[in-house]
Amino acid sequence: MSCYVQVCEEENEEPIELPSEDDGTLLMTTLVGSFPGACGLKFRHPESRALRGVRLIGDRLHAPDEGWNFVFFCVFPKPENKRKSDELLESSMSKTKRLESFKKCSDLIVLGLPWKTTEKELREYFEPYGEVLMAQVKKDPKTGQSKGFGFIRFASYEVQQRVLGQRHMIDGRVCDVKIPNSKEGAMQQVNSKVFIGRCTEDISADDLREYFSKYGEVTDVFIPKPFRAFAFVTFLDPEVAQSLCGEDHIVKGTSVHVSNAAPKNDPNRGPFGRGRMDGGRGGYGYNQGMNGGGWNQGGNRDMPNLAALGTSLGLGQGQGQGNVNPLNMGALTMPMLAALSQAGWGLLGNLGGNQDGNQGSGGGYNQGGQPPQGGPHGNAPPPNNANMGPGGWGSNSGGGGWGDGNQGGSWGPSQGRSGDKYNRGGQQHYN
DNA sequence: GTTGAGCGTT
Repeated sequence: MSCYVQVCEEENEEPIELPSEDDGTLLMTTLVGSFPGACGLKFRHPESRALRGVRLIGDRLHAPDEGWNFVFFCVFPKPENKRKSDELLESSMSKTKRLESFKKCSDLIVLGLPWKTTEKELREYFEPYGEVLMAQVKKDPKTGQSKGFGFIRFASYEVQQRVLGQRHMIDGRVCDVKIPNSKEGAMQQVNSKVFIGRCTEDISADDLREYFSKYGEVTDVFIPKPFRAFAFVTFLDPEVAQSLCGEDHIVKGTSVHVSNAAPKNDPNRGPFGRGRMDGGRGGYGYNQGMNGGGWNQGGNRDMPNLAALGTSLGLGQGQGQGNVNPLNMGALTMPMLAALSQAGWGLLGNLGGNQDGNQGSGGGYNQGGQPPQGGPHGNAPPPNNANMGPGGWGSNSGGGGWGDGNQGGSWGPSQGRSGDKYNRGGQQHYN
C-alpha cells in the first residue's frame, strides 16, 4: 500500500510529497531524485522531541512504527566532525556544496573480498544499491585465484556516495569500499593529449576515437605496439582533454583511466601518484582540508587534489580556446592559494606556457585510517542516533548489527589519518 | 591445496 511521504530538505521547510512503494517503503532513489545527495531521512518524534532516524535497509527506507505520518527531513553525509564554530559557515555553504557534489562516478575499490567471491557475486551484492556499470575481481592471471579485491562502478554518483558511506559484508567478510588511489588528483597539465591507462588489447584506436568523440573532436589516437595496455588520445580542445583527466571511462566494457599524458622527454617526469588529502573517503574533498586535516599531512610534499578542487570550485569551466591557463585564478580563494602555496606546490612556476611541464613530485599519500572497531558479529552501531559521526549515515536504524539486514550503522568510520605512506610506481618514461 | 594488507598488465 503505497502512499505519499512528506519530505523536506531541512526542518521547517516546505515539504515535497514522495511516493512510497507498494510494500510501504520509500526508495532511496526516490528520495535522492528530489534531494540529491541525501543519504537518509529523519524526523522529530512528537513525544521524545528528539530526532529519529529512519531505518534504511539496502535501498529502502522503512516507515517508523507510527507510519509515514510525519514530516521528514533529509540526512546528508557529514564527512567531518563538525565543530561549533563551523556551523554557521556550514549552513551557509550547505546548499551550494550539495549542488557542487554533482560529480561523476569513479571506480571504487572493494578491499577484503573473500577469495571465493566472483565478479557475478560482487555485482549482485552491489546491485540493490543502484545500477552497476562494471564489476571486476582482480585475479592472478595464471591461477585465476582472486587477489581478494575488486573494482565496482556505479551509474549514479549518489549511489556511489551511499556505498562509500556504508560498511559492507560480502560473503561473510567485512569489505572496505574506497576511492582507489589511482584516482588521486591528477595535476591537470595544459595538454590536449590524454593518457588512457588500463587499455585492453581488444580496444582499437577506432574504438577510442569513437568513444571519446562524444566529448569533443579527437584529432589523434595512438596505441603503442606491441600492446602496452595504454594509449593516447588527443583532442582538438585542451579543455576537453583536461576535463577528462582523472576520470575512468568504460570503453568496450573495460574501465580505462584517463590522465594527463606526460610529455615525452621530460627527465623530471616522475611517478604520477599524488596524495589524496581527504582521508580517502571521496566526495566533499575540499571541505576535508579545512578541519585540521591540512593539505600536507606528515610533511610530505604532496599536491592537493586538484581534480577535486577543480570540480568543487568550478575551475576549468568555460575557458576560451587558446587560454592555456587551466586555472581560473579568480575562483581561487586566498586560503586556497595559501594552502596550495604552503603545500609546496609548483603550479605557479608551471603556468608559463610550458605545455610539457610536469610535476616531478613524488607519490605518497595519506590514506588509511584505523580499521573499524567492533566486528561483524555483535557490536552494533550506536542505536537511534540521528547525529552520526563522520561517514555515518544520519539515519541510523536501531537494533542489531550485522546479520539482521541493518545497514544503517556506522561503526568506527575509517576517516582516520594514520599517516602511513605509500609510494606507487608511476607513469613510466615513454618515447 | 596456503593468504588478508593492499590499489587496477603505463
